[in-house]
Order: sequence, then structure tokens, then C-alpha cells
Amino acid sequence: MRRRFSDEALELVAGRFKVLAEPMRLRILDALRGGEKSVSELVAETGASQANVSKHLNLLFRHRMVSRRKEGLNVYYRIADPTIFELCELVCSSLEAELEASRKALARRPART
Amino acid sequence: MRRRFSDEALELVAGRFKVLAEPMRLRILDALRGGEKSVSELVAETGASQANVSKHLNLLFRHRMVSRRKEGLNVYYRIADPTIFELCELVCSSLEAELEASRKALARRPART
DNA sequence: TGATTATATTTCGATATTGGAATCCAGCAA
DNA sequence: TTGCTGGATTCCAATATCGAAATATAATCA
Repeated sequence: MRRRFSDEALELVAGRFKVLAEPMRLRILDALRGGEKSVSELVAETGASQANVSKHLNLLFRHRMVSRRKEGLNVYYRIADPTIFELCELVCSSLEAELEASRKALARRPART
Repeated sequence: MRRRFSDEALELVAGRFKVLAEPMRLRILDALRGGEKSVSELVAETGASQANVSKHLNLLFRHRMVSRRKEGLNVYYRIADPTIFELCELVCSSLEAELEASRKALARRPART
């Protein structure tokens, strides 16, 4: 039981992944790709309720994945950690590989129509 | 509400992140860095119960993150998707940046001891 | 001050996920 | 066949998380 990483380290890494393990949060992050947006803009763009968007943003903020700027009544959020998109791209390419593998597995004994 | 990605696509990506959002699974994956290992070796190395290790391995297998090979009574698992480690490294460096940011924030008004 | 608007927070029910315990199954050996 | 060992599976209790609804806060305006 030799351990390369401490429990705490693994919890931290897992915690980061957990933040990204939610479709709605990914949608919000993607909406922020083009630059900062206010909460109501994000509500309109994602189709989620205001309370929900706010909660997700708060979580992303606590993990320093987004930062925010208050201007009058509005709060503008923006991506603070650009590695997020690298992560997503890696996952996407890995998913494509997986789908390709499934496709090949199905095609191994092709149905001759 | 213009959407760049479909719900299904986001679910897939989030699903992948969710698999990695578990400290014990990260520990198992890390234990497999050095090469394939049997379930009992992984049980010994991680300190988790056999049932638990087995369940986690099953999930990893369904997501094609590991593959397996049966030999007699033993089943040997190995990493099938090397992008996993790239993901973890990205997260680690991002975490370091986060910690560094916290440190700086705390040090901004340093206590003169 | 009071009203209004944008955002945040709390509470709650439903659902999912974890680990532990017990059990089941498959393959080898006697 | 019986027995044993390595793994897989099932069931369960505890915990966490999501979204909806209601409510609270904060900044601006009349």
C-alpha cells in the first residue's frame, strides 16, 4: 500500500474534476468562451433558472475557474482558468476515440444490406 | 439560448469528468501507471476493499479508460486511455496556480512577526 | 423613503453515488 | 465432485447534489 499521492491531494484533483462533471456548468463555461457575460445573459443563453445559474457560478468562482466584476446591478463573469478548455478538448478527443472504437467493434461483423 | 453543444454531447463530456471525480479511482489509475496489475494487487496497493476496487474497475472499464486481460483466476487491468494522465497533469498545474493565488492573496497584507 | 431590478441564498424533494457486508460465480486443484 | 481462491455482483445505509420555489440582499431610481 505504497502511496504516491496523499488523500488530500487526490481529493483536490477529484474535486476539480467534479466541478466539471456537470453538463450545465460546462454549458455556462462554454457560454463564457467569447468573453465576460452577466448572470442574466447567462440565464438567457443556457435556459436554466436564475437561481441555478447563480449557484453554479458561485461554485465555479470558489474554485477560481471564473472571476467576476460587479458593475451597478449586474455581475459579469469571465473565465479565470483557461486550462479548462484544454481539459475539455482532451476529453473530447478521447471521447471521439472511444466512439470510433465502438464503431469499429460494431463493424467487425458488418451486416451486408 | 443559442447552443454550441447538444445536451447529449455535454452529458458525455461531463460523464467522463465524473469518472475521474473520485479519489479512489484516481488512486487506482495511478497504481496502474507502472503497468498492468491484478485486482488483488490493486486491493493491496490502494487499501480499499476488494468489492470496491472491483466496482471502480468495472466503471473505468465501461468508459474504456482501462482494459483487462484474464489469466487463470486473475484479471489484469491496464490503462487504456493515456490521455487520463494528461488530464490529471493539467488539473495539477491548475491547482498549483490556484494555491499560489491563495498564497499571494493572504500575503498581500503580510503580518510582521 | 419606497419601488424595482439583478443577483444571491435557503429550503426541500428527488435522485445518484459511495463503501461495507454478504453472496455469487468461474476456474483450478485434489 | 468437492473445495478453494480471485473477482464480480447485489443489497443496503449514509451522504451528496441537482433543480425548483421562495425569499433575501444590494444597488439604482423615482
